[in-house]
Amino acid sequence: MKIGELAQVAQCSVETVRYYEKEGLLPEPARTSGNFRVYGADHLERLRFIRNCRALDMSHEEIHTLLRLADQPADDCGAINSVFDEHIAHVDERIQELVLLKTQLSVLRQRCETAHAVDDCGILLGLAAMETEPKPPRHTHLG
Amino acid sequence: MKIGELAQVAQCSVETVRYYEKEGLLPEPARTSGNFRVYGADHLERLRFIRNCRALDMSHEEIHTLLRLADQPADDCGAINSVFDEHIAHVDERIQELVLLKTQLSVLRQRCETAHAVDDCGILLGLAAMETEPKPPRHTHLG
DNA sequence: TACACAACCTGAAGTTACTATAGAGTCAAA
DNA sequence: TTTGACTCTATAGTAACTTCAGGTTGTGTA
Repeated sequence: MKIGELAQVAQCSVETVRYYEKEGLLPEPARTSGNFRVYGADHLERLRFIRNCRALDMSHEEIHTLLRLADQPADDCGAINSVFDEHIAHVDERIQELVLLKTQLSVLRQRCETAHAVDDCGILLGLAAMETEPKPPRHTHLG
Repeated sequence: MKIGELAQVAQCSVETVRYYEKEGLLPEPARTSGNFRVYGADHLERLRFIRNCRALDMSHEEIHTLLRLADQPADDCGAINSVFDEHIAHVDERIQELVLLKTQLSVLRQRCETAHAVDDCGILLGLAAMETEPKPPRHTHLG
């Protein structure tokens, strides 16, 4: 199949497929005489795998690692479990961050229940008064 | 004060201050005869405001909007409340997404309790079998 | 057979909020 | 006067794509 069909089946854009190839996530496919990319079932399987990992918010680096590990079928899968556990930890960390954020935002929001003059808006006053503290170092690629 | 001191007091880097100026978040300050930027208390206040908004994961666009609104002190602050409410909704949406993600990841993780051969790893098998569905449209800049 | 039009090609630039680097100028103290 | 800290501008890099420009290939129809 050609790139358009592959992309459609895998639920992504044609540009994304070409991008994955350039990134080394997808192997370069054969070409027609007219220089069109031709894909087989193995390409589709790999692309699906990548898209599923992306749907789980894994980074390209994590996916690269998983693919390299998956390409050694006889090896012990402990390393795979580790990648996974670390990713779960990333997600968890980000959830904690966001829950804390939401608390801070809600507290601020309560400082202005009704619309009135801007220069007396509790939210703005609160934003001006907050004590900025340096952000703790992040361990995740999740924004 | 010069840029180094401003940055230190506001807990950010010198480069970030210059970047905010280029982005139009911070007004251009006066310069010394030697072309060094000179800041006053008003700049510090504004920079602090920006940093506090960033600590709450607001985007530059949201901050721009807030600053424009804050610069009309006589106006009604309903618009400010709206920006805030939308931002809280963004955070909430992202939390929901991540909690769902974590569930999916945990389910997958349980498919491989102990290390064994890669080609029989429940995680990999699960990743290959997942049904990719198109991502629902996002309403947030939060990654 | 001719032509329109969809699908494909490459390469480069844009997105966000910075960070990092290069290479040069300014200023205060020793 | 020289050292060293600080500042300046301009440019490139980050992640994971998306968008665009400008050109080629393949197909359906008149």
